[in-house]
Amino acid sequence: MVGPRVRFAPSPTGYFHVGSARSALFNWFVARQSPDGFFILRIEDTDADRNREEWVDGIVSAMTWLGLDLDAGPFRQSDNFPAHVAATEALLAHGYLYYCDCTGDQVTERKGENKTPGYDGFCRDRGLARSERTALRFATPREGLTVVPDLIRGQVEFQNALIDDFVVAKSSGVVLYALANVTDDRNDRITHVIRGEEHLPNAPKQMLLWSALNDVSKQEVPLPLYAHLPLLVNEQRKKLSKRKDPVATESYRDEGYLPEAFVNYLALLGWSPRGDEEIVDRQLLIDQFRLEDVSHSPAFFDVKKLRSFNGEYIRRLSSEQFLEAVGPWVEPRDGQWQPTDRTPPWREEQFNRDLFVRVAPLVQERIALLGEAPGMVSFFFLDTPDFVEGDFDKSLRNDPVAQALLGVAIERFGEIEWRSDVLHETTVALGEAMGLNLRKAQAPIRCAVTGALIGPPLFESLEILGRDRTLTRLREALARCSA
RNA sequence: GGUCCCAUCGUCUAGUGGCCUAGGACAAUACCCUCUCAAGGUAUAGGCACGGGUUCGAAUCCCGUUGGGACUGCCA
Repeated sequence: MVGPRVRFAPSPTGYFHVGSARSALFNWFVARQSPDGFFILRIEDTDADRNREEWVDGIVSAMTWLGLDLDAGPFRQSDNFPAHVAATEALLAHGYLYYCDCTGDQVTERKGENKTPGYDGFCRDRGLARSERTALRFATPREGLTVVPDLIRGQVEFQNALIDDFVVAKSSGVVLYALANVTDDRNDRITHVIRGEEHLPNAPKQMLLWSALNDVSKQEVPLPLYAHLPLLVNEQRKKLSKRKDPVATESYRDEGYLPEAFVNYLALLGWSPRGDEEIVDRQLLIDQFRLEDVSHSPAFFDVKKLRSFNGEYIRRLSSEQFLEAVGPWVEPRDGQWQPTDRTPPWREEQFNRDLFVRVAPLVQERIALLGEAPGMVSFFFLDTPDFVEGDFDKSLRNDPVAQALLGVAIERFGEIEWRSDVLHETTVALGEAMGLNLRKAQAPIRCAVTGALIGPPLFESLEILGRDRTLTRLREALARCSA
């Protein structure tokens, strides 16, 4: 018994589409749930227009980030060109293919008059010879039914008569997707073709091609099983668009999503684990995943839920793991992966690792994205905090009582023991003396020291910041009020 | 237009003829906790597109309607 052999076959683009990521993931699940499962990455780069070296690297690194390890590859479809040509020649010799010199305009022109969809088979019996302007078309059977065995949708029927004679090789000789893909899948002995639903209309064509290839090669390679995954859509219920929707997996990584959270969320798009718990580990995903259980309807990629998952995953990290994970955002290092366009707001020499280690736990439970960490701790490292003007006006500039409180705080903070609990008590007392509850009393201090009214717990922060820097900031804030 | 796919809370889904006065998660709302913000806790609101069948019984099966989507390239 041979285990499932699956492949992820993206066409190279400048980024790794989240829909591709999900397809890759579901393929990987199928491969990993059998001891002898086999997962291949094949870059479908036959279209010369979109074929760049770095794009392949992008796909590989995104998959590595997601932890989708390969058993073979990455392979390039273009490397198999000789096999594709051999396939067309064999098919041509056995009458499965014919040359056509119709231009796109001519095909369109004849469309109205014909009941056949797409190309009308005009050249099928013209006996054209090869030339630099003839494409090769597949002579689709005029009758019969092709039934796609789809693990998700069941038996999907297509009338052969309604499938047009599609182009298999361009006049330039380049073999197109439909055939190249089938040729490679046969060579790789692929058992399950798992891909997006947009490929469902291709399936009958490819099955026809597969059978034809079996015939001409006298080699009976078993047809694969298909699984067409529901599309990922936007709030308009349209297929995720690269122009309007945030679809680049890399940008999610840059924002600080954890790969485990991303994988967990992706798995839930069109599928769900047993029971009421949605946050589950990778092994459980692998163990429980079944193509047969994948839903049939399109799924909206909900960044809000993804974000919530990510926050949960961040909170579940140990302190050490968290420190390791936020590293790239707070302390980027050469030779290590760094998020693009996300350098910390402080200069490298201003960063203090020991200090960060102390505040990290306070940050860990407050952020949903690793990329939010720098903004939350920048006041520790900047000489002057980055003031949110609205907060400053509200809590200090327009509030004489608050300014008075700051004045008293400067005195008292100079003489007490520098510990968060003492700072806490002192602030309570300070506030009481002026008729303010702690909620009110801490606000001006917080804003003076951190620059904003929201942030990590104040008294722990002050303890970590230190007495000198705290007092300096309180004085500067007071001065700033009259500036 | 043609072919094909799809249809449970706003969103992702559980549900495969009786366990459903439809469960969970995210989002929302309220309250509790609280030095801000989060986190956490509790609670509330919110759905089987519609119409016919089949059946003792339908969210679940069948048909139709409506609605949405994909494909329709010498792209993949």
